Amino acid sequence: MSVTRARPLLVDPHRSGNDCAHCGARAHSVCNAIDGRDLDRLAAVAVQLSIEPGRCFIDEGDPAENFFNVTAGTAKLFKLLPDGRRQITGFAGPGHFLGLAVSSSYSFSAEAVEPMRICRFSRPKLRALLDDFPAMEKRLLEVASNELVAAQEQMLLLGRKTARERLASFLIARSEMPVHCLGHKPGSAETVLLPMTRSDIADYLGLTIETVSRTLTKLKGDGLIEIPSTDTVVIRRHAALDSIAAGADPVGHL
Amino acid sequence: MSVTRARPLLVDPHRSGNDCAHCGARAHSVCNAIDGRDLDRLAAVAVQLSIEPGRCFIDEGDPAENFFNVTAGTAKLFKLLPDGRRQITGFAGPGHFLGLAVSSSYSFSAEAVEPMRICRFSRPKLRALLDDFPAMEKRLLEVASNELVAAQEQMLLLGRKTARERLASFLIARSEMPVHCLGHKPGSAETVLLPMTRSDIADYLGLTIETVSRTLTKLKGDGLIEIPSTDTVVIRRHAALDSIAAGADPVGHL
DNA sequence: CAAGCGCGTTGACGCAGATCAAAGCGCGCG
DNA sequence: CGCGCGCTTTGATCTGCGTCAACGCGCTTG
Repeated sequence: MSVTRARPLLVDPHRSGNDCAHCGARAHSVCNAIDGRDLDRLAAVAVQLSIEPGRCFIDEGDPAENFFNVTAGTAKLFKLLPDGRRQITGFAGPGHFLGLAVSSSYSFSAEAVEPMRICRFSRPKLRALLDDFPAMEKRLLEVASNELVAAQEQMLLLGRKTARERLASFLIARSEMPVHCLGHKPGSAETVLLPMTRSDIADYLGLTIETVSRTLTKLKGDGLIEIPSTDTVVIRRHAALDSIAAGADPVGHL
Repeated sequence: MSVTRARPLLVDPHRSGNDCAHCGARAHSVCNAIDGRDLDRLAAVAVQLSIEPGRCFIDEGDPAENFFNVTAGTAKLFKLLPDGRRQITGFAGPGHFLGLAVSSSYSFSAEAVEPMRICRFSRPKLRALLDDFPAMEKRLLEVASNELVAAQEQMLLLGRKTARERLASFLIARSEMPVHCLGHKPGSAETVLLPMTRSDIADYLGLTIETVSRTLTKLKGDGLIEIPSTDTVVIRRHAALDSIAAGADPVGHL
């Protein structure tokens, strides 16, 4: 839970005339709602930033002055209770859009778990952009709707699934993630990379570090997965893991 | 968990020329994005339905052919696991919009807990309407954003709060609900009505019926609330309850 | 008004997962 | 290369909440 903050974010010095036109994440983000000839409008309001791991670039409660679009790396989004208990509500990879809130202050914090590159948009400027490009607003609605569905799925996980089912769900979800969201080459369809720590996984799944570790060890012992290294899991029996994740496997309850 | 279904929904016979113009829920729903003179367009695609308590009007997995707008009463939205475990992801009162999902099938089920009135829109027709009224799309994005914030708050509750904190949060949230969402006259600012059963509350908070009951009894014993009847709670010490809900109260953990 | 039923409350007990504690283990650094 | 540090794993124990069971209460029904 180490937090680096209160230092200015690094504005990337390598930006050229129109970065949006060459942005690898564009195809997968809301930005693809704006077509080629209007990309300079987009580039004009976007500020590119580089963020090192551990850096917190959104703080819950701060005035929500900006929107962010992740172009590389992964962030964890989380909420804290006064005594330090933490709930990670999601991980945001390339293409992910942050800061949708209507409210005037951020309702969550965001911290980089890997080196990141993000685009920052000031709210007023993005608002103006949205008024000119209704297609982008449509895309935002789609994105928000999908996140809502994912959030409901996560509520089911947090409210009703066992530790074993939570880990299975997490691994399956990671394995089904589109390649561009991961920000790295896929070793194999069944190789899942975990850039976050056990503590992050625990806070995402509503468990403790120890339970995450123990449960992964158990899944390995049951021949469902292999753990070649701390941040790599290979799914051995995808169907079985899937059935546990879905809450359909009777031993999944134990 | 009694489910009434597979019978046709009742199309309300009392509809007149332009119901939308007289709809009490309009002011609080996405429909207020369409102004007076265009309301007949809206009314033309809306079908009003009456739904009795216990009736399931959205089934998870069914083709998502319609959107719904709640105009009266309350529904519970939920997801099920194969063995019957249930997570209620929210309660939808007047003004609430349902079925945003981009996917072609519903990602959750919805069942009336009180007598309801809802407006049904076919997806293609609503899509056409949205294309003509971008203001409505904007409203939908706002609504979705707010729900996303609420969903994240609920993840914090489900993943990290104690039973006592969950009940406190639930009661506080209900007490702060705008009047139009409740669908009844407010007895007092601190009187909370609970139209849903203990089982619903438990499935919403990720607890069991027994724990909900015990915890409410405990809160009463601590002088924080009164429970004049099963479906009514009076908040006695709002600040104290609030502090427990926020996870700030040291005894809130016990 | 008695019987039946759904819902809520209360009590006794059990267990999944939290907590407390102590090793491994990989990795950067002097 | 050896040391230290952060992360992970593993073990022992504890506990909040779940499970099982009994009972109460209000409402409906015959």
